[in-house]
Amino acid sequence: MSPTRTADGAAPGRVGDVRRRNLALLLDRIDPQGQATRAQLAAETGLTKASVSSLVADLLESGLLTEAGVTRDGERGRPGVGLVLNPLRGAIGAEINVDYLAVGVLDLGGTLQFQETVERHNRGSSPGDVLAALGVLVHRAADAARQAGIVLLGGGLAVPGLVDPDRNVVVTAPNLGWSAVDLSAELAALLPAAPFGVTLSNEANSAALAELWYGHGVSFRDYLYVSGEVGVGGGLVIGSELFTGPAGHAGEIGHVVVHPEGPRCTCGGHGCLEKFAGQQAIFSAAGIGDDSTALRMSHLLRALDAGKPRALAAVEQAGHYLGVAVASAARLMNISAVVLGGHFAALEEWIEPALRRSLANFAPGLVPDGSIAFSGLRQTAALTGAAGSCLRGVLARPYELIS
Amino acid sequence: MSPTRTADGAAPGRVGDVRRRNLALLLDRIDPQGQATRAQLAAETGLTKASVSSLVADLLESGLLTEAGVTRDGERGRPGVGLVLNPLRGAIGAEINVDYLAVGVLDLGGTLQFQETVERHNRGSSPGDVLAALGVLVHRAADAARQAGIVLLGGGLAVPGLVDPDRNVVVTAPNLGWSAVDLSAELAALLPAAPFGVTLSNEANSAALAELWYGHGVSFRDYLYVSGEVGVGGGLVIGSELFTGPAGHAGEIGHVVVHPEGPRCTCGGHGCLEKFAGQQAIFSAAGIGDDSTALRMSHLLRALDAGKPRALAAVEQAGHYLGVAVASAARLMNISAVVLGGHFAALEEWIEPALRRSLANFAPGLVPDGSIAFSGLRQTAALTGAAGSCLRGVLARPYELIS
DNA sequence: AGAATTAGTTTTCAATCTGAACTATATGTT
DNA sequence: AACATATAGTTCAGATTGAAAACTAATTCT
Repeated sequence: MSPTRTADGAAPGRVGDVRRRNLALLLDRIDPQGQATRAQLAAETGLTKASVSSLVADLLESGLLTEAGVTRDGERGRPGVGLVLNPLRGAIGAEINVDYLAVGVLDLGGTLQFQETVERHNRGSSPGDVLAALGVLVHRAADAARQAGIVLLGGGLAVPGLVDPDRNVVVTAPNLGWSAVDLSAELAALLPAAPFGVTLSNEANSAALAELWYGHGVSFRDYLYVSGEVGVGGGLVIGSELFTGPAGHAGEIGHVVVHPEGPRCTCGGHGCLEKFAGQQAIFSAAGIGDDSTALRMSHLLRALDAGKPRALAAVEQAGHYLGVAVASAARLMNISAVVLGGHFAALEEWIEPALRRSLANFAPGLVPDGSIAFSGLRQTAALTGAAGSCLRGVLARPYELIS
Repeated sequence: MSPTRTADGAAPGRVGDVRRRNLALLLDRIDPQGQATRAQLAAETGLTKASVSSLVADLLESGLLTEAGVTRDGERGRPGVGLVLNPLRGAIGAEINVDYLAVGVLDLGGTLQFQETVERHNRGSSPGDVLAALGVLVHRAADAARQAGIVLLGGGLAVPGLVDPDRNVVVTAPNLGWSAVDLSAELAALLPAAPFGVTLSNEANSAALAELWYGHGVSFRDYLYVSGEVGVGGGLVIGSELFTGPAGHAGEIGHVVVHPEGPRCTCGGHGCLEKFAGQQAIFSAAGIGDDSTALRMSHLLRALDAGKPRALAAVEQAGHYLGVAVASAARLMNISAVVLGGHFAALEEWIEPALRRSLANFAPGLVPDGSIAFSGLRQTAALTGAAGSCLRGVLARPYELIS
């Protein structure tokens, strides 16, 4: 990464690093929706007006920032010039999941400018085939961006499995049947011209980040995001940052042990949360047959609406054990909020009371009622997070676009 | 902390920050036991020899570094001058626990130069009384340090409870009967002359850090330290750093839910690990009466040696549930090693097989057998970690001693 | 019209690292 | 013993950067 990097990862500080840091600092202080003037930035960051002017000049040249004209606020004195994150810069977000592919274009202002989802059964498909199909969608999205005048800086791809983002490898994706798949070449080919390339991420982690930047993150700085898909995944946000753990796989709440005498799990363990709160577990406890996922979910919702005891008990059980796992997570990682996505969000009405009771029983006082939230991003969560990660990366390393 | 710090914690980069960073970088590259020359440091850090010379001059002036004379390595060329962390700089480490007080002096070379433990029943004692008693010990240790020519730069105090290190407040210490105790004045009075003051920390966290710097940290960069005292505490080390979580209370493995139908715990929850693997739980499951802690532990060890089934079963159960909690922690935080201290270290021989079996059952493959370690630091772990934290803080902010 | 106020720029200066040339001190070779 | 070679460490000019202060620019208030 850094030009002079020694074996142990220690990089010496150079005079130029100061400017790099300050460039990123300024971008961090500009609200994606709003605007700021040089004088405001100087006051907020503690830099002098002279320095801010110089830094802003570089950022304007990079194309990340644009001037939005004079801001008349009615106050006395010369009005400042509004600076905004350039809405004509963006990134592609993509998601591969078990039964669909999804792609979108997110701009620096935080708006999803284009979005497309297609059904496709990827379980067992070869990575090459899936990425070829995805490539068509990405191409279409890139064309749409070009038409809208948006310059793409990079992209992100979310997959339902453990990934090694540094090496672009899907370590395992059990629900796709993939393991040790190196996607370096495919990712590079998706957006060959984009300066920041396409990065790989875990679907639950990306959804957690989307929630942080474009969802409940406005009220929570620290939370556990729990994604209910075919499996139960998780993403841990601490101090408004994703906590990935030493090898990048933290947050895997689906395999927390919630009952030591519970059934064996596909992961090799016993009594994992996924065996009590995964889609499979809920559907079979509710006595719902094996149609497609979408059909089964609507069956379940109808049964719940009708007050069928077996369905109610199935969701009650899922909420109960979800509470056990969240209680343990709250203790271990000192988090005090949860955001639920995927099928948990669809079941909000029925699962929330059970989860509350369970949390009150296992970790009283740790997760207040107001800190249980349900994701409103639904289908676009993962791709929004993947694209957002790319854009945040750009804002954190703006100097790569300068000089 | 920083001179110009804005509300949101964003600090602008200044030219001088580069030097601060590089001063700390150099100190980080000098092994506490060994020595390095300016040329080696230049090669390792990527800084030029000119910069290293200039930085080292400042560090020599600060007293943190000393020249250890010419190093003759038999190679051709002018020999370098060895640089060592000054062993005549140190910090006080102290621990308040339920039935003892302990104090020691740790020098920059990593040697515990002086150590004293006195029995004292602190449960229910007022914080003022306990700190007065501790003050006597600290005074004695400071005198010993002065006699040995060691200049004390600061200190650390570890207590068995939740603390707020920034505000010097013990939030709760159930086993001492303390809550919301502000120790600012008492801590400042302990070492009035030390430039880095005395800081407060949690006992399990300090022990985890001692393990990192002076114990199994040489082989593990990421692990969960589990401290078995009257309660079961934990400290989480990720990437060779303590992970404290959003409010500083991460790692509380004692209250992870290991059995959802388990008994009620003092924390208000149910089925917590502490109810299966805490000292109380083990002693009563083993059928050992209520003498002093030390006596009961020797009873237990004798019973185990004699192969008494009830004692063996009690420890087996503790190991089993410890495994459940560690399995969940491994999933949630992606850790792959555990270090056990306190009574778990004393019971190593009997608890390790049970823990192994449990981990193989609940998280196969995640914590390899070679990654289960037992602390060898025993009684001095917490105070060593507290003093070490202070010294690491000095090495990270050497510029506070310069100019 | 002029004073007051705020935004932004220009200029000078100090801090700091780099790079190249230099001095210092050892070992190896003849 | 003299000289070559190699490595350690210092000195000094040059480039980059932010701070500070003086300056210009554009607006509102009186």
